[in-house]
Amino acid sequence: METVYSDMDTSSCDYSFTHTDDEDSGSSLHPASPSSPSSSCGKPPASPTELQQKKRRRGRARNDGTVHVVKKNRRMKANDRERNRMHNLNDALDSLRSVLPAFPDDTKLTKIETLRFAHNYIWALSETIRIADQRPSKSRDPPLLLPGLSCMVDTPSPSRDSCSWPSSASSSSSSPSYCNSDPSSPAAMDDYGYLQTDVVYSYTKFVPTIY
DNA sequence: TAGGCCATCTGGTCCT
DNA sequence: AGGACCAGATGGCCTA
Repeated sequence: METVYSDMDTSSCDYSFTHTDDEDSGSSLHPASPSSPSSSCGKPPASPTELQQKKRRRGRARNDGTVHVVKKNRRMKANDRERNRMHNLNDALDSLRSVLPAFPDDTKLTKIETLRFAHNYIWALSETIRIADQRPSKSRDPPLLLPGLSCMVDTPSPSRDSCSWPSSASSSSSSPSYCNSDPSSPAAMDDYGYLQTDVVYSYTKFVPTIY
């Protein structure tokens, strides 16, 4: 039975930095080791930033006791790169959130919600353009935006609870093919070019729309 | 308190 | 060889 993570269970003082020190000493399963730098153990962690100091102690700690100093430094550099990579990824996700319709309840979209919402949003925008192109140019009918888009863009105070998609019809003749067959398709359209509630909702936890 | 979400570490794999 | 990418594992935080 593998028990290399037992230090995580016995003390909050563990962490990879602790365990790297342990790697040097070869006593990896002793979280109370005096070499442990964790702040909760009375010693500040050797982390570059305050944020890292706060979040350092998350994650799994592994101890094999055979890692050399060179490997340890390499691992630390790799951890740093990985951290930066994930931060960049999160920054990109924040940028994506910033261009998506916001909600007054100020609830931050989760990562998966952001991606799904963006997927649906792009698709809805595409549909709006397509429908607009199909309309006679002299038409004076106002709603060029899909209901969902008009809500997302124009409605002053939509919320996850108050908004909903119209859910009347069923077919989606105007939808891209992937919308009908691919389970990842963002939404289906009814005969009026409205995004259908149930379909959209199945791909987003909430429904950003009008009505 | 359970479950969801998240940040982080870690080792493996692929690429340059 | 080293960096990027990925998935698994783990603990912390928050909410219903």
